[in-house]
Amino acid sequence: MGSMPAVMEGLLADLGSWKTDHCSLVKALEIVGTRSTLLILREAYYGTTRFTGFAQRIGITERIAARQLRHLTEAGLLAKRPYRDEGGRTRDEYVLTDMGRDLLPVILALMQWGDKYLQGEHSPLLYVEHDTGSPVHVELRSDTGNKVELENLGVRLNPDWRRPKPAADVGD
Amino acid sequence: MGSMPAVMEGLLADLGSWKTDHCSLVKALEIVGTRSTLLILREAYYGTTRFTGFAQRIGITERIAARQLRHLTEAGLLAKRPYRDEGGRTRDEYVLTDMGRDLLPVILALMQWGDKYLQGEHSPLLYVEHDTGSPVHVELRSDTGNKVELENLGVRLNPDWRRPKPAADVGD
DNA sequence: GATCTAACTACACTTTTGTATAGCCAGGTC
DNA sequence: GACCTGGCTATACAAAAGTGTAGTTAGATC
Repeated sequence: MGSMPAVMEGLLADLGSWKTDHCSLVKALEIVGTRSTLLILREAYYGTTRFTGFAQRIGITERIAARQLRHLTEAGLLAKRPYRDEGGRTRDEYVLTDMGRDLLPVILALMQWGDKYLQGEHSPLLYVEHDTGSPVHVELRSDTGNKVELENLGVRLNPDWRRPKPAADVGD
Repeated sequence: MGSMPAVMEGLLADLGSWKTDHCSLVKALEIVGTRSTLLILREAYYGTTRFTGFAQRIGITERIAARQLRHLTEAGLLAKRPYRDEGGRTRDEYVLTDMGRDLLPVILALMQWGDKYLQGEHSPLLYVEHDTGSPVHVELRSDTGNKVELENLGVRLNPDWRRPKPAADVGD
């Protein structure tokens, strides 16, 4: 039932003694912390590239599609690329950058969690290694090759970490 | 630059021909689609269990803490467990269920993405296999043991999938 | 130069998430 | 039985995120 948390090493063990400033999760959520941004990424993984495609397939208004596509583009997850359909003018479509691609584990982990807990017996889609057809899953592994469970996940301070210099106090 | 999307197999290849009803990602986001819910999970992984701990460490108001802790408890990710400090009354604290634990890859994947793209040279925390001290990362692997990249990720219809019967039309 | 089209903006609004301050309440101890 | 404490609610707002309908725009073709 009540499972063990991660192993908080060293000074981190006393949760009352440190703050979560500079948390990477907080920074990540500033960019992809909403429903619509994550669904746009899903669509990009599926191969959607065009404004109307995103809005229609996700089922969001064009206003939101425009706002979030701009947001993700400015943040560097998507890039605009010109295209030209025969008989049409040149326009821009949206393609994943490496930064956007690298969120795939997040989306797939959410999907598989949903598959497991929020669908009935079977889920609508399967994710496989295309080559072999063998099922794909998201895993936590260490460099030694072991799978890592929460109880054996250590969290420690990075000795190389340097606190970014605070923006110089403007005004006396 | 413009990277290839996943391999959409069979009927899925034509994005215009199908809808994303029943999408597991959508269902997952209905539960953990906000900043505060994901931060509460982070804290639960770190070992926070008490109301005040969640609110203070995350830096959210007690109102939001109460709302989202109730939400996650009702959804089954957290469970209330009575505790008793010496000299205090019995109260309830919040502990992870298996359902909550199983979101660890999502949170860790977001953190590592943030570490890579949103921190400077070094990130504040390290995630390691506690046993060995060896770094941990989130990976996509198939049952054959291979790492899977987006270009080799196949998405296909699940042949066992049955569309849930629509809620019987109440009122003609 | 009128027309078509996909990208995108404008306006008016609702819902959800969130802040800030203050106060309630149950069941322990003193 | 007064008091303390941590979980939790009340009231009043602010700020995002999101809806729905309609209109604008740029550069192709006809």
